[in-house]
Amino acid sequence: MGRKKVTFEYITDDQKRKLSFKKRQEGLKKKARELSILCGVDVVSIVFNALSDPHSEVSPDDRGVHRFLEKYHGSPILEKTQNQEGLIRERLNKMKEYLKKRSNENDEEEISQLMSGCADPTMVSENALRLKMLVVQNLKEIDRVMEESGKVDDEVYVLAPPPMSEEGLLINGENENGQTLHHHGMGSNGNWNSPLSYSYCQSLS
Amino acid sequence: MGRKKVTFEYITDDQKRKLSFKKRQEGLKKKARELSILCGVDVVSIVFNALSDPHSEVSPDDRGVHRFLEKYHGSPILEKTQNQEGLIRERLNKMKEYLKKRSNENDEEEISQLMSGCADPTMVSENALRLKMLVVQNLKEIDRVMEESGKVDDEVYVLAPPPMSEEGLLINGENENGQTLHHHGMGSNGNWNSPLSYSYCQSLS
DNA sequence: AATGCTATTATTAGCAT
DNA sequence: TATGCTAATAATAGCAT
Repeated sequence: MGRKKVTFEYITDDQKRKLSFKKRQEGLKKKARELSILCGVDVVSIVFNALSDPHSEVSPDDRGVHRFLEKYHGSPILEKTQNQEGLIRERLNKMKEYLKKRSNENDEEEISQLMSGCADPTMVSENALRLKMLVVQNLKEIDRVMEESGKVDDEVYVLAPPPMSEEGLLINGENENGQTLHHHGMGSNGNWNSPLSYSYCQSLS
Repeated sequence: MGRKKVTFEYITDDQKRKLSFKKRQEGLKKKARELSILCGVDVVSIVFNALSDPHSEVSPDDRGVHRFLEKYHGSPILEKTQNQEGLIRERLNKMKEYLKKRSNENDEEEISQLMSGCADPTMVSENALRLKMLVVQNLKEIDRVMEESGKVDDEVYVLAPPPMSEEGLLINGENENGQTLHHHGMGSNGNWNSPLSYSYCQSLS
C-alpha cells in the first residue's frame, strides 16, 4: 500500500516502526469510526503498549467512556435490570462495611477501590471504564519496573475522546476530509444501537 | 474505495449495511493484526452489537483471552504484585463467607459471580476476560428483551481466537495471501512486548 | 444469503523538507 | 523528530452469479 509491498514481519528498525505505528494507528482509528458510523455498531479498540510513557495522561479518554456508560445506563432496555443492580449495590455496601470493621482505617481506600471494581451484568460500561483504568494502572506498574531497570521512555500519545453530536455519540466530528460525520437514528431502538467508538492508544517506546 | 465514494452516514438499507459490515469488519481485523505484528503491540478490538443472536457461542474466544491472561500473568514484570493479589483474594473469600451467612443458599451462585468480578490492578487480563463475559451477558439480556418484544435475530458470527506461534501469540497464521506471519522477538523484553491481537465481534441483526 | 470480480477510492511506504 | 507529498499497493462498493 506504499512504494513497496510490505512483508508482514515485525519492523526491527526503530524509526520505521515508529512511523508505521503512527500512520497505522490513525488508519485503524479511522476504520473503527467508519465501521461504527456506517453500520451502527459500537466499536472499542485498545492498543496496549507495555513500554508506555510513565508520565502518560489518560484523563481525556475518560469522557468517552463515561458517555458509553451514560448511554448504556440510560437505555430503557436496561431498566429491567436496575433492580438487580440496586440489590447488588446494597450488597456491596454491606461488604464494604464489614471489611471496614475488620480492617484498619488505612485500608479504606483500598477497599473502596476493590468494591468499585465489582461487576454485575448490568454494568458493562462501568466495567469498560474499569478495564481501561486497570490497563493504565498495569502499564504504569510496568513503566515503574522499567525505570528501575534503567530504561526510560520518552513519549506518549493518548487519543482524544470522540466528540458528541446532537443525536448521540459520534466518533469523529473532524475527520481528514473536513467532513462532518452523521448517522441516522435506529428508529425505536436507536437508543442502544447508535454508533459509538472509543479508542485508547499509547505510542511505541 | 469502491465503485462510488461513500458518504459517511449510517447505511439505512439493511442488505447493503450488512454486506458493508461484513467486509469492513474483516478489514478492521486485518488492520489490527497488521498493526500488532508490524509494530509489536497488543491490539484488542471489540465490535459491540446490541442486536446479537441470543444463541451466540463465545467459547472459541475464551482461548485467546486466556492466552492474554497467561502472557501477562506469566510476565516477570508482574511478579511483584502477586502478593497484593493474594491479599485481595483472601479478602474476597472473607466477603463471600460473610455474605453466605447473611443470605439464603439460593444466592450462592449470584454471590460467586459477584466476587469473581472484583478487580485489582494486577488482574488486567482477567478483567479483559470479565469484560468480554459481561458484554456477552449484557447482549444476551438485551436479546431476551428483544425476543419478548417480538423481534428475533437469526445470525451470529464469532471470531476464532488467534493461533499460537513458537515465539509468542500470533494473530494470523493464515491470512488472505496464504503468507505465514512472523514477528521477531524483542530481546530481553520479548515476554511482554510480543504482539497479540484479540477480537470479539458479533454480526448485525 | 453468500461468494467472486474489478473499477475505483483509500491507505500508506519511502522520500523530501 | 515531525510533516507533507505521491507512487504504489490495499480495501471495498457495486454488480454478477
